[in-house]
Amino acid sequence: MSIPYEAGGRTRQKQRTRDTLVAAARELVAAGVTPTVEQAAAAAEVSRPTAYRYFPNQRALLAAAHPETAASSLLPADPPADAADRLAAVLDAFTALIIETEDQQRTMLRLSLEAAPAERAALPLRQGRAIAWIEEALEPLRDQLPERSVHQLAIAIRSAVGIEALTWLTDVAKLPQPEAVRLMKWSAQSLLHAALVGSPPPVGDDQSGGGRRPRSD
Amino acid sequence: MSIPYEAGGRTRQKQRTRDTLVAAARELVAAGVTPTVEQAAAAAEVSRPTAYRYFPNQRALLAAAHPETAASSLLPADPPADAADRLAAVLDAFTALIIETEDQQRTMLRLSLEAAPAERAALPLRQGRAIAWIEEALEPLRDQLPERSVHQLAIAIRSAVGIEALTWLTDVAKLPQPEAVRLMKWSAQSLLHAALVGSPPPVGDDQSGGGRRPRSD
DNA sequence: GAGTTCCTGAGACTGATGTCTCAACACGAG
DNA sequence: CTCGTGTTGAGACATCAGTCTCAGGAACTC
Repeated sequence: MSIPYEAGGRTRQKQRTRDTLVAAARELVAAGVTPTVEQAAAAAEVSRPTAYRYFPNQRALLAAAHPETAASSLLPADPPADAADRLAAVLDAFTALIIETEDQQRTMLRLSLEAAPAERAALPLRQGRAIAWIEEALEPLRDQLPERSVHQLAIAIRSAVGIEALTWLTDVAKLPQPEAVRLMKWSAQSLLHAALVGSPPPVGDDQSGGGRRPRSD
Repeated sequence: MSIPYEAGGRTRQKQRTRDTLVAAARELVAAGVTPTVEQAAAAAEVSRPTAYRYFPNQRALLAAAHPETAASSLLPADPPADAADRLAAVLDAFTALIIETEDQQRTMLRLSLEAAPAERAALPLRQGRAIAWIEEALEPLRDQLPERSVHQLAIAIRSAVGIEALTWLTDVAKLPQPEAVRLMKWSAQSLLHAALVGSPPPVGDDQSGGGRRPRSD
């Protein structure tokens, strides 16, 4: 009997090592570099093989090291009642957040693309907190649109204002960053507008291929 | 005098080697793998250092190896006159193209993110042909909107329907691919709709931060 | 044909990733 | 205190990226 080292026994050591490792990597990431496993291990005063004992590869370590944004809401203290105004407020905060951490966001995006499909699901990468933030902004729509449509709209909006869109707008379309941000915000508001006065976004159950053209006549 | 080996002389050999290398890499890429420089060199029956003589790194080789879509237009032979219908036709072709070559598109996206900012400009990656295709679909708008707005709208639409958006919609938002495509098309049509009945997309000269909310009242 | 120039292959080298074995050490259980 | 288990470090290894040197061969010029 006497299951040894369980919960509070020896395992505390493991947790400590892991935390040290993540903290060290996090510091390096925050400093703007993409640390080598060896660098992260050295910074944590741990050997390289040990680092690999905790993380199967560099991707996993960097993923664990990336800064969390724990904010549960991006709305101001006294949020407006109008959906468009709420969305504007959330997008101001969200785009500011993206831009502040653009390098890290790009790294996360790159890591998620490097991972094989199977691994992709396992990585805690790309958590999609933004959807909840946007849905909260769209709260007032719940009595005009079915919940599924609101959710779908939030997804559509997020896909238009994320780091992926920003990357494309600046790198490929060569827009200066402020202009790219302005365009993303315009897109987001346009989607909201279209969902209200045109056709709502297609939801999963809808097999009709709907949304080919928002009803505008 | 007598500039030796110029244009048709010895340089033909260089061109041939380079072409062989690209062709070999292209075949491997088409087969779904991301070839090692060594693999590509071997497939081209060329030594590894020679491969590096033609391409500074693996990224550059893979970039050169990626399939070109040379189509100058995605409109059908007898294009409709209505902008929304034209856009729908172009998007059908465009999304089909993206999905057919999704693996390659993801690789290209990853490569462009791996490249340092300086290198990013040099890579022939991410050529942005889609903007021209979409602008062609939007041709009928030219007598309703200024050219700059049409261009900006095409950019906004492209940023909503590309591989970046598809990746996020499927990987993070967990939409099944067909649904993701449907949502992207809805977004695109919604942007067009909003540009016509709401406010046009903000253009570079516009310093007012316009587009915060499409005029909807 | 002789000489020059260009292209290429062979091979070694550094640094990074990821894996493995083996020995040392710390800690808890008896 | 002693034994066993769990955690760690040292070091070796294979693979790949990217760089470099050096020697050989092909083709053009005269």
